[in-house]
Amino acid sequence: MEENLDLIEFADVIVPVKVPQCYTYQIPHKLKGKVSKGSRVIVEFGRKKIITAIVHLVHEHPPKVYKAKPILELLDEQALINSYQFELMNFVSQYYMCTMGEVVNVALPAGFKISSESKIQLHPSYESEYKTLSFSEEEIKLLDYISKHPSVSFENISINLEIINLNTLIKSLVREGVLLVFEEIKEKYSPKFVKKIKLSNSINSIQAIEKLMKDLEKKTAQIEAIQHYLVLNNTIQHWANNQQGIDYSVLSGRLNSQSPLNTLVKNGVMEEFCVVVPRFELSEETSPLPTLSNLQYQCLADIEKSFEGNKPVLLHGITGSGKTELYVQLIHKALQGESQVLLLMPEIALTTQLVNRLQKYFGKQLGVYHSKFSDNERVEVWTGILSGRLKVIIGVRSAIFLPFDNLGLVIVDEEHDSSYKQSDPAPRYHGKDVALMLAKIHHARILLGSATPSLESYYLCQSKHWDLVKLKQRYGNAELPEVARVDMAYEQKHKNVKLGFSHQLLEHLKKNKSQGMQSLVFHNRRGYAPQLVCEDCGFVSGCDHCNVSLTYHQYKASLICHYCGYTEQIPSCCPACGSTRLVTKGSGTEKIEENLSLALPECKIDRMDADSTKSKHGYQKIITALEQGDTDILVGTQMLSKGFDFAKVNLVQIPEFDRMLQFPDFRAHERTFQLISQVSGRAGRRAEKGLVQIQSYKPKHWLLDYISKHDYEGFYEIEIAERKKFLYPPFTRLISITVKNTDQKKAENTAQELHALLSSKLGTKHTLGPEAPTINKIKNYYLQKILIKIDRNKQNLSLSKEFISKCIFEITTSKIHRTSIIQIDVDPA
DNA sequence: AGCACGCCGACT
DNA sequence: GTCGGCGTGCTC
Repeated sequence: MEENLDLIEFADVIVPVKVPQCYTYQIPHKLKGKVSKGSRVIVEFGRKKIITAIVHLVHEHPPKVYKAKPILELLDEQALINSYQFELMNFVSQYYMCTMGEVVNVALPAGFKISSESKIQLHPSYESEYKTLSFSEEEIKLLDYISKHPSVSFENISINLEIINLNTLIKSLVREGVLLVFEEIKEKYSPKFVKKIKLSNSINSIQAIEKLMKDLEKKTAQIEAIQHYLVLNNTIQHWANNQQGIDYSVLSGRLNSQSPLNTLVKNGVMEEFCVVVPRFELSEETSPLPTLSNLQYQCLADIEKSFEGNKPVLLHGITGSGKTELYVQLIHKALQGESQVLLLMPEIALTTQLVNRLQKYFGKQLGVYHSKFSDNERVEVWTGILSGRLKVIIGVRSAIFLPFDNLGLVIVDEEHDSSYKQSDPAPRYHGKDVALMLAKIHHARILLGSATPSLESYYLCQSKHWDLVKLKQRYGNAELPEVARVDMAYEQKHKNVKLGFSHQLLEHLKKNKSQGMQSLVFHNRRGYAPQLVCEDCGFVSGCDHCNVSLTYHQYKASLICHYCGYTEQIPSCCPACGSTRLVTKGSGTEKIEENLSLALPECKIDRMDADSTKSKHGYQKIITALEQGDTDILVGTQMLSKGFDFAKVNLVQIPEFDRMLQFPDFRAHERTFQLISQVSGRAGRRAEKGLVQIQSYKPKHWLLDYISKHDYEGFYEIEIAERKKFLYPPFTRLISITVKNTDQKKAENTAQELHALLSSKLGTKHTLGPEAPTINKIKNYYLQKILIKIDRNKQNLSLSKEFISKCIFEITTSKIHRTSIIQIDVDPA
């Protein structure tokens, strides 16, 4: 390629900030021809901020009204983001009405972003003499610290010194020229090294070894070290092995001390070296593919036939029907066709249970991508795909942004799951819907699986946009569990209730334990109790920043706000009237756990919720305890419903069913049906038939009829009619707009004005609100909501979005409303 | 989104 | 008089 050296090149870059457009930088001479679309560059953005940006376009047109700043550094010679990814990111930015910068922020693992950190240093001319000048006590304290720790970060100082208004103090000292502030750039990702050891290249024959042994003579420790090495490395049989060496830690572990190794290295007999290793590497595949039942086999054939028609396929397979085995077969076939595969999972389902199973089949080709992984680990999955090492990715929603270049199959497991939807921050995207676009871009097959499909997906099958494949029998002929309803009004009347559990529930738990079986108790609320109430004056402990009551957490001995995380000590007396008669109202998983251990002291009870699974291996510990039979009863939130499979669980109880229907949301019925069906599906997955017990004051509720008959289709018919009647999805598309302001009045005013603008064109019938949500204040912001319904047939979606953007722009740039924050959520969950 | 600049009230 | 509050504008 010929280069015109006179032309100055420019690059339009995407900055990872909420700004609508790209920014143009000049490509310095030394980087000419090297910068291309999809590479990361380091640029100065604003006065001092140094950021990582993505090159979007390289061109020769200098900006007309300003002088472009130069690109400081190029991080990738080869594009990090390919054209498929750009297309997908563009789609997300347009469909979900957010900026490309916001999309880049979720698409790139944080490990790819360099961060600049302000470092502080004493000005050289003050180094020795600051003590003689007149500074305040605080200033001397600070200067002493900085002179002892040259180029220290702001964070470091604020942690180690207790100085109020540290920021202002530093600023004034900078102004006086006593301190210097500079930006230090650091790449976040660091590869993992392993120290290896090998024999020197001069030792390359049996004779050389024999001579060496003779030379070492009585130095037994060194001889022992070499003998261990030769065995571990298998050097004598294959001299080539020596080049790979062995792990230093493995060899030193066999010895009494490291000193013989040090001596051998010092004398040039052995050599140490380092290699970069992946942080996450699975072993070779060990298992042949699973065998399918006749029914599964038929189902697989149906799916493949549907794939031929290039439509998405919905697999409606009841719980325990063996969807995973089908996935494995499909993945295997895609791999044989040399293409990449993405298997999406909801957040919590991504547990070692499934990963272990898949790695047995796919070995080192499998990459795992999810939130409990560190930044470094995520970067390695990314580069693993780029290098071709990883072919199958199992991941959560953000895995759709990985650098696939040859995707053949996408599977969305538990497609109904609402954790596919990101609600905050922007981009508020739905992993399932973006996965559909991803498959479309790659011309890949896409399969969505669920025992309880979302109404939207099932509707798309009914209307022939997708194909439907059903798997209506459990694997190994296990039966679906029996669902029993317990009438709580009746039980209360006959004094059969103890600590929230009716007599029969407790009896079943007891019986189950005595038979060596295990039980699950589902309760969708964490903490001990949702409220702490004063019995004398009625005072309820609430959050200062949000309009909610604080949840009582016994385990952490504190009151916690579930919306902003604000935590306070449990008061010993009422903050309002001083009374000591404080009681908890309602119950969370902690209280259920406590009540059960009071009622059934012979049972070992464990709890699984967001609190008990916070640490990286917290979840695993609970699962292992259950697997090994150390737990008789597991109490938990909806985490229980996600994809686990235990042979000895044959009883599931839901003590507070009624609470689940209380949410003021058009999806409340659908959610409840899905959740209960999924939790129920954990019972009796092997030979013996399981039992589900549901306590309710309304045991005749229609929803319970369909749940107990395991009748998804029946439920669907009822619910879809409701959606049609009240203009909800799938018959309309929803866009939810939230107006936030620290001033309640201002939030209301902005929302009203925005509503007036929107409804002028979209119509008042399709522009609901504005109204304050049930929780009208979160993190000190007052909230107002507007809900827009867009008719699927009569209204053009992208035109409507354009209009909405225009309205919002008008509001946010007006003088009166500019303090309000406006957030858009397309297809809110 | 951040972040610096700039204009007004509560203090030494 | 100054410190620091927060409204306002800008980032190539």
